Amino acid sequence: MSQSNLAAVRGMNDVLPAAIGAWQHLERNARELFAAYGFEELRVPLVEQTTLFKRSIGEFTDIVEKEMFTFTEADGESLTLRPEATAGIARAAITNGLLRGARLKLWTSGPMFRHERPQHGRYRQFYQIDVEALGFAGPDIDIELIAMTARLWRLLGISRVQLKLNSLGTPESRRVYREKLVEYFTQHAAALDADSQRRLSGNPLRILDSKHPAMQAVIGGAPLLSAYLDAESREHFDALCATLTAMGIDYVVDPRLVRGLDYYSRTVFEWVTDALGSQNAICSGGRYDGLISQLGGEATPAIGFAMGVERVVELLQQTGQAFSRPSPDVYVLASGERAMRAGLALVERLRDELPAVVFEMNQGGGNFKAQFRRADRSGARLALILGENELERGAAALKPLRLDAAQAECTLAELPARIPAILDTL
RNA sequence: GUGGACGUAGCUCAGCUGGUAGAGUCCCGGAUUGUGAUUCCGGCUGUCGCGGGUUCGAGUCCCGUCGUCCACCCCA
Repeated sequence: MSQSNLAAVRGMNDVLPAAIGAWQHLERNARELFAAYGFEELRVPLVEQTTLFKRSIGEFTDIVEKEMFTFTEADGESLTLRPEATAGIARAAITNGLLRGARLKLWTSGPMFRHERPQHGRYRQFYQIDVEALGFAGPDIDIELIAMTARLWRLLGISRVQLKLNSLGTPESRRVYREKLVEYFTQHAAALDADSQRRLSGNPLRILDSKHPAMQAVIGGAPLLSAYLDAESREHFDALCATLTAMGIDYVVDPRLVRGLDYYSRTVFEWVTDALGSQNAICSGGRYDGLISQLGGEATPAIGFAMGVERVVELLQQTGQAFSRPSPDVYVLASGERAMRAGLALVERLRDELPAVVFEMNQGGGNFKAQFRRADRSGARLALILGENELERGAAALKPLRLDAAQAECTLAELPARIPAILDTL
């Protein structure tokens, strides 16, 4: 990097043309799949009032406590770059009057912002594809969302993934469990690391998915949330599991999967992979039955998930599939300025007459050697050569580039017929 | 936010215990003054991440800083 004073902001990356094919492949597959399942796209702002995220994600979560990009407007209003999409979508549904008992199947995508220490697969500006179903109590919609993501992995050829499931129950049953958990961990406080001791008062459930090796024994002995589930949540979760099994969708129940956002209730799930290092969650979500009423909308059960685009793109790249820019069919060479100008007009006419054929016109001059080299590298099957001599006679030359075949000459008027005919033989 | 490793041409990297930088590749030109592989010949690009210090002299040692990577943490 020769200009160190000119740098991208830490944790915010450029997606270069070499990678964009994989991004578009994922985006196209997701868009078509969601449409097939009856989901509609919406787009919401990147910026919301800070209070929206505090109220929805939770005051005592890591995201709100230390990871938000927040700034103050001239009038004193506090605004925040969205750290996730669900809050904004819930807000949009309420403020646009979309609810009224309606059932909404929505998706969106775009950048999210969290002020974390960057790591492979974890960035300060990162992209999510986000799906939300509002007005559905489940568990049928839970199953459909999970089946849809499983189908997406199949479409993309991604196989190193595993589905983890849990139920967090209702807020009431979780409160009971939380008390038991605090009681247990308080008795074993000496065995907790500093992070976990801090969480004991704020967010004790988060202690459960600590990776600290020395704490695995204490965590293993902790009471399980599943023992405190209320009857309805139990029934909901059992139905979910039974149907997934019947559908042949593999999963593991992870009783210690708790998720980091306060608004989750009942079903939570997470697709993880062992191919990306420690940032191993590629898609996760859950029910948030209480969120919309908590924000002031009419009580609406809901479920959603978010997919980490950079992470899924990397899995896609690991499959070895090629997503390069498609090669043109015909690369057009021209010698000299007159031929170049005539060529530009000619190629526009050919594009009109042969809309299915992709032409790439040589740009930037160069002798024939250089132009043929570019033609070769473009991957085109056929070169259309516009030379001064041929143009004098109203003719042009066509040369196959991918196999050993003779170069042929024809009149300009014959080109619209000859080009597709030759391409068919290549 | 905590701990650790790393940072030399566009890319991949070499540079021993300090003596002001090199290879391959890429790109461009020529051999072939109008024809893409290969080969051969020639050419271009570096504030050695940045700033400061030690030294006669720093890519090399020290400090700071920025960035990347790994683990924790967090999570998509």
